[in-house]
Amino acid sequence: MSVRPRSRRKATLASLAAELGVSRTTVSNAYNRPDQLSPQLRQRVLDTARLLGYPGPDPMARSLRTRQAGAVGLIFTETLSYAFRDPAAVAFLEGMALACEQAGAGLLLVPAAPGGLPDPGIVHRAAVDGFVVYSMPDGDPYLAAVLERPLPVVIVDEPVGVSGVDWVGLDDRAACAAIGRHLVGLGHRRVGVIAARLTVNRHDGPADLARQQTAVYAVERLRLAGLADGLAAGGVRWADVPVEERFDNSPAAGASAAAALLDRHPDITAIACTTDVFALATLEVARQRGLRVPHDLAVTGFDDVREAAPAGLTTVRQPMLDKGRAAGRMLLDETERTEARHVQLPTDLVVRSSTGPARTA
Amino acid sequence: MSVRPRSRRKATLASLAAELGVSRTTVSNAYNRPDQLSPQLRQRVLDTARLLGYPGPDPMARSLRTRQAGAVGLIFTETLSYAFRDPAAVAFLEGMALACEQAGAGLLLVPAAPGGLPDPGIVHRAAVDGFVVYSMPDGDPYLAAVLERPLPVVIVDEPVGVSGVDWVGLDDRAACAAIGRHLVGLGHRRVGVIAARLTVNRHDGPADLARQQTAVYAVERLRLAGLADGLAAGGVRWADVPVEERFDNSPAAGASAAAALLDRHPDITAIACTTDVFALATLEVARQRGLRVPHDLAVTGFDDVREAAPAGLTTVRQPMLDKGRAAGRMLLDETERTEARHVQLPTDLVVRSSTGPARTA
DNA sequence: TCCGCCTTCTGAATCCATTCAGCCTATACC
DNA sequence: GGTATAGGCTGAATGGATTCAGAAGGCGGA
Repeated sequence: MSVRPRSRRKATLASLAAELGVSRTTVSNAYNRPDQLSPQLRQRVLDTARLLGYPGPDPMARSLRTRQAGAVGLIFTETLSYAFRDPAAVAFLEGMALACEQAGAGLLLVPAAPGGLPDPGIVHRAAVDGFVVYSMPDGDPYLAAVLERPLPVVIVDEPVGVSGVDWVGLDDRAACAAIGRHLVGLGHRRVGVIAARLTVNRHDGPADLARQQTAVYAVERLRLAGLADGLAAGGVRWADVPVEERFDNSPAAGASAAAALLDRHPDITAIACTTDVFALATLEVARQRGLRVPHDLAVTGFDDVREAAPAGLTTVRQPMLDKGRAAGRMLLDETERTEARHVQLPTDLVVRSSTGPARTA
Repeated sequence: MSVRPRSRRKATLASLAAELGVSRTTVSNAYNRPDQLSPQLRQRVLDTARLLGYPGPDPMARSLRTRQAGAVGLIFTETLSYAFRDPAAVAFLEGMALACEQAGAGLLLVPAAPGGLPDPGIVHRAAVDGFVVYSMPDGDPYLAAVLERPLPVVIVDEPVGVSGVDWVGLDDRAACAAIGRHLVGLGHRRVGVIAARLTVNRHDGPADLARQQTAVYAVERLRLAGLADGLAAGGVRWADVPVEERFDNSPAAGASAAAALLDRHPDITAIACTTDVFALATLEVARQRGLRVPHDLAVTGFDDVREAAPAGLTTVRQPMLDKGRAAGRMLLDETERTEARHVQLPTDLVVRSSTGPARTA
């Protein structure tokens, strides 16, 4: 069983035309505009192509000529492989895939360099008709590279406020304010927070106010600000709220953060997490410690991933699939505009059994 | 806030060279081979490029010239959006992404046409250096289109036995034979089976022997054959085993199949499913009907997805991530070969609490 | 002073297909 | 018979960059 001939192309559109004694235009039309030539001739072209092993017009040459790649690029904060581990990211991908399917466009996942240091060259080398940039920190080099290219761009979630660039995301601040109000409404006054990474460099531990100021992840910044807003409604001073930061949005990281909060602040009655992954891990830690939820500890998340409902997690639902679809459609939408678009998708506070009245200390 | 200029390119490598009074080669070298020109000149080139708004060498032109796309294509049986809903497919994708990251290659997801009828043209238009074909039925038109292109191809799982093409998959037959032996070893003699789609056209219902013969999904064919092998070891005649087929690998479909089996064959003591999704749904149906697992009903799955362990599901573990990585590496591996490669990854029967001794009727 | 080598840079062929404007021949109609 | 029309086909310009073989100039060594 020998390998298929992977030989360099033998025949080209031109050589096929020569062989047939017709013009290149005609051969091209045989593939791209069947109505432009007689069925007989077309058949003869196709037959001869098969005979000569001509695989049809070369995609790269066609792309060069037509200035169309037939694909959109997608760039992540994280390494690609991580993206597939985050349920929220997967749902987003599904939405983007849906939009691409409908448009008949390919979806090119652009990998970040795995080592440490970024290589934005990969962005310059991607043959695409536009980019969707998913949740990047302020000042990211890949994003900078994307913006250098003369292509349409849609930013999802973050960074916010990049001038002249389409954006789709949430009102993260308002959504988290609702969580804060929900908690204080239940009587919680001593609240701990588990936040995802605030900076590009790994930091696992408490994030004081100074550190919060330096956050380059806009979404996380806004979520903390929203929690502050909401808790303030109950007279809670944000400066007194312990925030535990974790670089990885993983169950293990969430568990360690929850443990740290509970150890250092045994009096807290609620933990608000900026992701469901953290919140689910926190529920597990509570269970292991024999804390009853919500009686001893209330827990909230963000995203409303699939596992949230069965776990009874109070959280903020965001339409992740719609987000992907909206981003894809926005990018693929050809209509000319003078103004950058700005789409804010709705969120809902979903109250389940993981929150309830604060225990009276 | 007006949109960024998305204008057609103003400057080209040639115009930049002309502006600078240097050759095109020199400009090209400034980007691709910094060591081939003096640092001062290189800086001057880069500065002028910025000034003229030249975004660097055009990816399509470069691809045409170098005959390299810097990306690999991935094709699914299903529409892309479905792929993200199947946990096994997501794990596979993660593995492929890992391989691509390491090689610095992009990953182009090629969408199948959403409507009904396939459009293999999308395969011919994809600018990639090779294709991974994930689990396709015999005679699939997209696969045929892939094979027409003079590019390396790796087939994952199915179809099997395509001559001269690299392949990575499992010994599905042996893996399922182990399940069959496990069940008969526990004393089960009346077993029902839930199988995934056998043909391209939707069919939801019992699949008799004749129908099983017509299956175009090789993996499903092999899994059924394996179950037959294993059950035969206990004297069970395959012709007597009811097989319930479902087109969609979804919880709802699995539940309806389980219900159908239990209704029509109330005497069965075990249900073997060819996917974990089906098996988990079957467990749920058993619960709803008040059947104790495994006492009243034993259940087995296939894949060992994340949810399998918490559910106590006896299943076959397959290294889904490794499969993706292996496929990616195989495709990206440049070394010349004369023989097509054939990689069979190991599987394990994982016995958990969903199987136990058959009840004595 | 001359030779050889290294560094820096250039010329021109090449990758492969798309597409606009237009030509020719029949057919249709009056 | 004459003219408009449609169908079928062609010529040639064009898209933008890579890369090989080699030229020109500078420098060290004998």
